[in-house]
Amino acid sequence: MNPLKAKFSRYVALERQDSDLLDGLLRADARLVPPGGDLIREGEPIHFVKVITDGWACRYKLLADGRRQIVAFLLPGDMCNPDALVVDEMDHSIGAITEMYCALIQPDVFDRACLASTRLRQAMAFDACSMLGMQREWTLNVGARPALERIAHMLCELHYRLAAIGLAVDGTFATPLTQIIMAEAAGITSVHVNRVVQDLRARGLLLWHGRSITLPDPDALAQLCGFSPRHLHMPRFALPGTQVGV
Amino acid sequence: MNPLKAKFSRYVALERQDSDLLDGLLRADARLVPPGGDLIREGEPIHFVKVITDGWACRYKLLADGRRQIVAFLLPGDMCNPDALVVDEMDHSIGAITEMYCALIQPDVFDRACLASTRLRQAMAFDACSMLGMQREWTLNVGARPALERIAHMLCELHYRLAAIGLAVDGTFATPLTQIIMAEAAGITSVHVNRVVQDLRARGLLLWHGRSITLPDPDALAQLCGFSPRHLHMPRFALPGTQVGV
DNA sequence: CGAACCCTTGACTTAATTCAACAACCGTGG
DNA sequence: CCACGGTTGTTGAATTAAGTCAAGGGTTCG
Repeated sequence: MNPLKAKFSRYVALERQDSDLLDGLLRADARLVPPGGDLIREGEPIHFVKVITDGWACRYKLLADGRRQIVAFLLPGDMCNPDALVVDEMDHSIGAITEMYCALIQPDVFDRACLASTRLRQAMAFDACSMLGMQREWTLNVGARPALERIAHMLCELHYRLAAIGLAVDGTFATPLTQIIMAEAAGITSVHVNRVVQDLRARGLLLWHGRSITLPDPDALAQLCGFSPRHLHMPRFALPGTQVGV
Repeated sequence: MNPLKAKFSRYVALERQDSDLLDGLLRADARLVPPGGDLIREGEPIHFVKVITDGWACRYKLLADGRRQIVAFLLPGDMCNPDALVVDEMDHSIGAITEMYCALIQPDVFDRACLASTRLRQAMAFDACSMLGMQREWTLNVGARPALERIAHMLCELHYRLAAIGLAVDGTFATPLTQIIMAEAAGITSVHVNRVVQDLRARGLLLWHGRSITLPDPDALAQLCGFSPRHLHMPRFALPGTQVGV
């Protein structure tokens, strides 16, 4: 299923015409990026709205000493540059974690499609709120939570987002994440991520071998780190088996 | 001067009619909030778009143990809920740092004003990018930079934003910040903020007594922490006497 | 002039980093 | 099929940035 439609249907009730519009958008040129490659780099001009149709990517920034901080994960259905019409150049980079497929859409075409439907416009607005909300929550996460809760929170959020687009079932999802990538995202070292992961395993809250992650008790994990899906602004989606916390 | 106009004029070239529209918006109901009070709290429904006309506020979230993390500062000309039309309830709180004045605008009135002018719509889009860019940079800041650079970066950003609306001149600006507030924003303790502030003073990069902050050498401070104004997306504003970094 | 705040300082503790080594895993090519 | 090199995961010991606790000194404001 078209992952953009899957996500948007969590914001608003899509009708036939909206569905057709979204399908039309994703029939645009596609692009393939190898793992580790960049979809776009800081400072570059923006030519397209890119919609991820398959694969995981991340927004990141490089520091003077070469370290990088990942500031967001991009999953299927996420857009790289919904603001392509106004922004001249990227203030951050977007890197492919897996091999990536994305649709390249002309900014003006994208804009016209959004304006053609009230519901699409609304879904776009929801998505913008969702991105902002996530970014604020991420700021809180790295700013205030200790490592254990920080990793737990990232896992809860990924689980929720993946479940919303049908890529997580019964607390299990496929993932290309490594402990190194988690470290860059959480702002701690990979050595420490390793110790935290083992702690979570010992508590029976995490199964993570290779490319598969299972959260045996999502509620308990959410409780541990104070995760609530509120900041994701998906009024039409409640994670099965998970409390929609306070 | 209308601070909303001041900021928007950094994004696009406003024309007479845009100016009139913005003035009209700010003639709406005003509200006064005492220092330490909340403009709105997490979980509450959103009734108005609020534009800050005077005073400083902050977006924050509370943790289970009572600590709070400030995730953004709001200055005159900033909007509390530009997304009032779609979002049902707040995913964070907004607290007044100083005594605050803000204009209360009906969401639909606000929306109509924006749609009435291409340039206003563009300025709103720029502002949204600016907020997102700041939030990403803040995530990077608390996630990856050591305390000294972290505080330095916050000072650089505040200086730039205040200069953009005419509230900072020659590296000096009035501020209601305390070291405690800085600590909540930077995700470190106030004791440590104090040590960092003294370090910056010793390096000749910061004068901060009471309600006034001076950055004697903004370029050097920006260099120290790798600050660049790119993420603020103000194409029509370069800080006088400061390099517009890489 | 007293009472909140806020700033400052020192001694001690702790969470997380660093460094280093090694084990497990992966895809690739011989 | 196995050998290989590179990446990722794991562990331990030493180090460090930042936190905690506690006390005292300044400001500001009613």
